[in-house]
Amino acid sequence: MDALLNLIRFTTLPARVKFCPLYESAPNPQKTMTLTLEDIARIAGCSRSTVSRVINGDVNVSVSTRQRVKKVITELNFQPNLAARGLASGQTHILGLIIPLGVVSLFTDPFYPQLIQSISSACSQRDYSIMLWLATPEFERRMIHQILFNGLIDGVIVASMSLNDSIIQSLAESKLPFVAVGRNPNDETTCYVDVDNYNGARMAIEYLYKMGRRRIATIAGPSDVIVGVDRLRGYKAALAELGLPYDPSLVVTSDFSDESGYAAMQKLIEYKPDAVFANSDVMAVAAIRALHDAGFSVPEDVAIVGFDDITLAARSTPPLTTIRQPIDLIGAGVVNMLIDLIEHPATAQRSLVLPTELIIRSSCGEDLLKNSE
Amino acid sequence: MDALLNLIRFTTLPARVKFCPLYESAPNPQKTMTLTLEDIARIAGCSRSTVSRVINGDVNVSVSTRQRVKKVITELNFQPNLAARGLASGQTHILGLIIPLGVVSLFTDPFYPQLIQSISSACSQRDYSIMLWLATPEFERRMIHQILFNGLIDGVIVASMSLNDSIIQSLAESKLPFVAVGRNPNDETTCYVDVDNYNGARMAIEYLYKMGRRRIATIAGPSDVIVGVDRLRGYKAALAELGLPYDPSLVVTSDFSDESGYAAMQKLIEYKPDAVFANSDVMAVAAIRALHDAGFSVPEDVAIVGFDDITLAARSTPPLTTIRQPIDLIGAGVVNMLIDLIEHPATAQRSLVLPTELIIRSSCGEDLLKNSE
DNA sequence: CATCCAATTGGGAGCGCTCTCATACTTAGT
DNA sequence: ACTAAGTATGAGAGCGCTCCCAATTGGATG
Repeated sequence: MDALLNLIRFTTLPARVKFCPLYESAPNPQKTMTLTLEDIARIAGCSRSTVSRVINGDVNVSVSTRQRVKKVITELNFQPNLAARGLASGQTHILGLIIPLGVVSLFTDPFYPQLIQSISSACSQRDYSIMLWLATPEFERRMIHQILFNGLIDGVIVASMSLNDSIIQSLAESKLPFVAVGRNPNDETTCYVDVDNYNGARMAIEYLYKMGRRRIATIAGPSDVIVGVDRLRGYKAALAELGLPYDPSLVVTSDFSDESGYAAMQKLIEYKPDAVFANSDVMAVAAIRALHDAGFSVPEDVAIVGFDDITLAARSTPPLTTIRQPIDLIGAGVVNMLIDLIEHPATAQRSLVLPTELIIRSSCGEDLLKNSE
Repeated sequence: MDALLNLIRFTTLPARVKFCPLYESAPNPQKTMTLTLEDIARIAGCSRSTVSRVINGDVNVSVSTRQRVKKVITELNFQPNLAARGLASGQTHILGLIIPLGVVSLFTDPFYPQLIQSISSACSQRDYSIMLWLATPEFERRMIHQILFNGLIDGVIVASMSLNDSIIQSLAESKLPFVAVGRNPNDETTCYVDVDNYNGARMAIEYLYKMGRRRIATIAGPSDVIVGVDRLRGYKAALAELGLPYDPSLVVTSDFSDESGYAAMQKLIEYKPDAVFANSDVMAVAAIRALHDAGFSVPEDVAIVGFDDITLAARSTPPLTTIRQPIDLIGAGVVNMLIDLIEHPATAQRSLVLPTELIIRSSCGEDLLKNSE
């Protein structure tokens, strides 16, 4: 029976329409379930327009009326219908979050989950909701269309790793406000929030140098991913500054996964580095495993620095020295930038680069400056 | 106070509207971008109604008209406005996914990210979109209201671990279709998709018995979380079947985190178990670490079985024997059940329990039946 | 040739909201 | 007292869609 009620309410709404003209004066059971502005207006003794003004914070409402209306709204727990609002005003207070599941297997690395969480939390604070699309290649084009043109979304956040992503292109053509997580050097017009990968990498190499290492290798990211490119630039710049030679055999590219980190380290071993800067903590931990399996010890034989500072880093053996990304700030930054872009396009900030931080633990040897748990 | 926050939420939407009246007759940039049914109808030489029929797959359209209209829609890349659709039909094709970030720190365990991914993928296949709410306690009540009463969502998926979740309660009162991930023994009416945790646990214990272990301990989940309860029941049942005594000192509860797994194992060591069944792979790996740190070896001294079969399991040292949860099937199951519930409430299935599978690796000693990489 | 019954199609009302405009009611300035 | 400029409110016209109902068509039938 209950299920039947559900049916009536959610499948065939028009049913209600039939009754309207006939039973207009009779108590309509449908209306008891879903309140409308008109209901509130009737109860508060004013018009729909006035209720709308109160809800939207219009100043031109007398104090007494405002209080009366607010009281009714609170008592009846009224929520304005978002679809109607979106239709009438063109704004839905919904942001799209697109995460292309392309190159990297996203969910083996805790970075993305944490990013999602921080974005979600920032949205809540600004009273927006988020729609999530994990864009698998096969559905990508179709999905993008739906998102861009269905008018349900005020703006989009794209957490794309790869450069020249087709999603970014479509977005750019669409006039829908959007912000990317990670800068795109080929495209100066898109708004972005990024982390200072270049200086993060430099910091890592300088620290390894300070700890006495001279043959510093790196497990780099893919070359079509901007974070990989920037971190490699930082690596090379630091070597140059420190007067160390750049040796291509000490650079192995990878795809951020545990497996590729392990394989990369195996390849590096024959070139006998005394330190390795890995592009992610997941790979750093895999590299430590590879070294152990090959009979080397960390940090005695090889020092390791990771990137990200995921929770795993503090718990590895030995605890991992790493470059921390401020994931919470990325989430907050990207959400705030997008909302500003939607609400005040003229004055909104269009890019933001967040600082990275060196977290010293034990994977590069003991250091009195150690600043972590 | 909470209600006040609600009000604040809807404060300053306006903006765009100010421009409207002035440019009404001038070419309106908004309108050029957004096609409507009427536009398509004009171009295809028919009426709005007919276009609507074509879009919604109504059979009462002649073949020639249908083709003509479809052609125009494709050429102009027309997407019907979802807000208008939602308003007129009462259906938005949007599902809510609520993940309460309560008890457990969700994103240190890859289970939830994988679940999100599988749900997202199942939604795409059924042409639904998802809105994601990570429900932090402080925003929870307010959020729930918005979700339930804003009319933007056709149904809700709740991935709640804890029993007696207030979100489930609100949902139950709301008449909005919803499905829970994980059964709730206190509430027979809610629809759910669950995994056979009871028999999964039994399988684990029986396997340990078969491998010659007799003092089998368990790192259990929290007692207010159904998976913990079910797996503990399975553990006890298996002991009874196998004629092993139940020893409460061999049961330590935990919260699924790495830290609590490590601590639990430390506590268990003094009772000298020769096997441990951990309630999650994350904890199983932590337990192995705790054993190593205490000078024991796995599987020689203590055999370990985990639960989940996350990717980490195959890569641990030694590779972890574990009980696999079919996460993809959970996602697909929960999405399909919810959509069925929305579209055909009378005939929809209301519960689904998926089988678990024993994945034999090396953490319980060598076994000829080993069936994994 | 009139009649009937589909099969198609168009028109209209309405979903619940926002926002302009017109109206009534103030308050102040001269 | 009479206008000028607010302030507070209500009425109305949509937003772009769905769905009902009525109208039109083209056979098939009597």
